[in-house]
Amino acid sequence: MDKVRPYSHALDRLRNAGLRPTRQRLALAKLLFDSHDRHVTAEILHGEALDANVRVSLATVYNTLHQFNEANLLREIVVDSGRSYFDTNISDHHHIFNEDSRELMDIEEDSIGLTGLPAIAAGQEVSRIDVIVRVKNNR
Amino acid sequence: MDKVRPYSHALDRLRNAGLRPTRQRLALAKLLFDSHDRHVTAEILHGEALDANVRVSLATVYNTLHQFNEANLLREIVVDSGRSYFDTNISDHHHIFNEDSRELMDIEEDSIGLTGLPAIAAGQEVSRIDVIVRVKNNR
DNA sequence: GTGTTTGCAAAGTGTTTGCAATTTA
DNA sequence: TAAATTGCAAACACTTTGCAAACAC
Repeated sequence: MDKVRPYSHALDRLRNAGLRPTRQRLALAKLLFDSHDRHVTAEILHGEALDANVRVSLATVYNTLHQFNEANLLREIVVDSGRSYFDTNISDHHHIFNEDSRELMDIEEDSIGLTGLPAIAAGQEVSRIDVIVRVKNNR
Repeated sequence: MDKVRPYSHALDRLRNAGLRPTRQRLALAKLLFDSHDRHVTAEILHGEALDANVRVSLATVYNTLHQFNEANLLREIVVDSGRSYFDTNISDHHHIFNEDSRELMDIEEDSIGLTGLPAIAAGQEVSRIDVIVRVKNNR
């Protein structure tokens, strides 16, 4: 089995993305990528960083999330007007969103099939198709 | 037999929804429901009201949109983090969203088919499934 | 050293709220 | 008249920005 090297993993990701591996970016990358299929908001990630004794400002968390999104290390998901979610799973897949807990979860890749998609107007192209199964707690 | 009115008037809609037909609500209902498949933000609707010489505050537009949403006269659509869209088409259907123009359009009802939907956890129920085809302009 | 990144606080955007004044029934 | 609704401005939540100080190379 391959050895897991979390620290250099984060370092490699940043290097490959052309992002300077600063203390803050390394720490956030570690928090994000050391486990799989994470769905965070800026505030959640900032809280986790503080809990891990990483001194980082909320502004830097926002900047970093957007840089990671640009660099295709993350995917921004719009499910909730007023806050942005970032998904560490960048493969093609869809989501379940619990409107009560505001928890966002992946749906296993390739499990959903779509038919009857509309023709796209000339001069446009599909950038992404999102399926969001919105659930709520009953009773 | 004059019981079915093919074109629901704004007044009837408000009465059926149990909403007092105030000057503002009537005017907004007219703007919204006199044509079909409209997708508005609060700001757009407010602008249209002002253009039509209807004196109404932005706060009232927000309140009214939410009341209409509660009353099932409208459907709120989340496609853009940071602003809410309201769709006058309340039947089951999906959307195309142009990320450049931020224009939201209906996909004809029943044209999209979905297979392989996930099982829902106990204690939860599906409140809605949204398919959003995100497009951008190519150059 | 030089250019990049950070943190802070301030500003910005979209939305909601408290409350007195107004309107509706 | 009583209750509902409105408009205003202030509050709010989330996000972005300007810029001086700190940092990476």
